[in-house]
Amino acid sequence: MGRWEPNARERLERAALALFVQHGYDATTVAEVADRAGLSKSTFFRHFADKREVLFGGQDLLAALFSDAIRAAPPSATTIDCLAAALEAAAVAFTPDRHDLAPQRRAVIAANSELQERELLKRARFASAMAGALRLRAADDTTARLAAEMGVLAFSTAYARWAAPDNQQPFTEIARAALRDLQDRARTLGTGTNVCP
Amino acid sequence: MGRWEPNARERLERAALALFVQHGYDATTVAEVADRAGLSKSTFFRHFADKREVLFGGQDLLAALFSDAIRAAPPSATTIDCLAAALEAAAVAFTPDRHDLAPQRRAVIAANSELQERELLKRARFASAMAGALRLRAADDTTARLAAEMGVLAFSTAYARWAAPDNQQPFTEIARAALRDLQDRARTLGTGTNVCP
DNA sequence: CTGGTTGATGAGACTCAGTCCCATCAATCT
DNA sequence: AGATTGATGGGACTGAGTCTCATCAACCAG
Repeated sequence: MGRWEPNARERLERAALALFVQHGYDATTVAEVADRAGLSKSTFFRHFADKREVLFGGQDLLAALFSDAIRAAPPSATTIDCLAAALEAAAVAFTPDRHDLAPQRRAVIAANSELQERELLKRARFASAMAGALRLRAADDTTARLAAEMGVLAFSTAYARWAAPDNQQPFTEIARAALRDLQDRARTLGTGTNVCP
Repeated sequence: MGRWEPNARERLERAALALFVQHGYDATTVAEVADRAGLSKSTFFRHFADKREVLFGGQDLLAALFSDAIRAAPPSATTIDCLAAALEAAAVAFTPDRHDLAPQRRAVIAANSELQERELLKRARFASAMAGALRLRAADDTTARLAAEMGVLAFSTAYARWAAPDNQQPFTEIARAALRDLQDRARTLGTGTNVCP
């Protein structure tokens, strides 16, 4: 066995998640993860830049999806429409069959601030991907950045709801609702009509 | 020399910034920083939880300022007024005499993604401090979170402008303008009247 | 079939961040 | 003077992450 076994990367991801759930992120060493995957520490670091990254594979792909979807939106689309298109495009990463591991992953991240930091970095990359794509559509810088933050916020809340263990709704619907909600609040905040005593 | 020299923490911060500017963050070891401050590695870690943290001292104070200012705002204040009050309160940390080190600090952070991660974590803490305070004023969860993101965005852009080497304007004015700008865009996004072709 | 090339892997040495424990010593109090 | 407190130094230790070199399966050219 051993060498040349396929899916090394995926095996490492599964081994890591299992051990992190069982013993905690801090108490698990990279060597143990690699061992469980039938690989060595060297190979782990060939597949992932650091220990945290093993939980965030594919997030760079998501940023590209966001960006491409905004670029591909029709010229008549409003900025909010662009965000909706981006969230729609991201849904391919959140199919029901990938739903089972999500709660575990979230629990591990929630228990460790190093991992929360990494998640924030990924979200910031989402935001700059969206902001960059919006600027290409002649949005001014401020609008692009605010809209991108709204997009990330909608994504985050939608993901949290989608990843809940008892959730059955598809990601697309949840995301649409979250974005609509945010748009309403943006109008209220923008017109300054709300008071909070 | 010697033990009991006062201001250990500040000496460490200055030593760290100087070495990071000169040799880069990665190429500087904690032992070198401690050495330059006339202290030991042990003492460094007694003052800062990790190597990154030496560049982010006082940011926890800022989160408290944001939160307190929002809580102290008059009942008639709108949500945006609350954000303005928070930014106003934060201005005490950005007096002209603290302006000289800011550009160096920003350059060091901009050159290193570990440090950017830490900065994002601090901003996320700002956001949850503001969102928490807004929720106490009976804002619904979605409004609180969106407003908090707007506040952080206004803060970030204002800080970037304030920290520019040639800037002379006080932080308060810059922040007020940034927030007003964001409010305008929020109205536009909220009413869906903008198209970006 | 043979021999060379490629590419993923393993092994081990190394640096440094971060933790822990214990000794030291100045200031303060009794 | 003697005890206490609290910031410090020193050194051992673990584990992340880097680097270099050897190994070995697959593929290819002859």
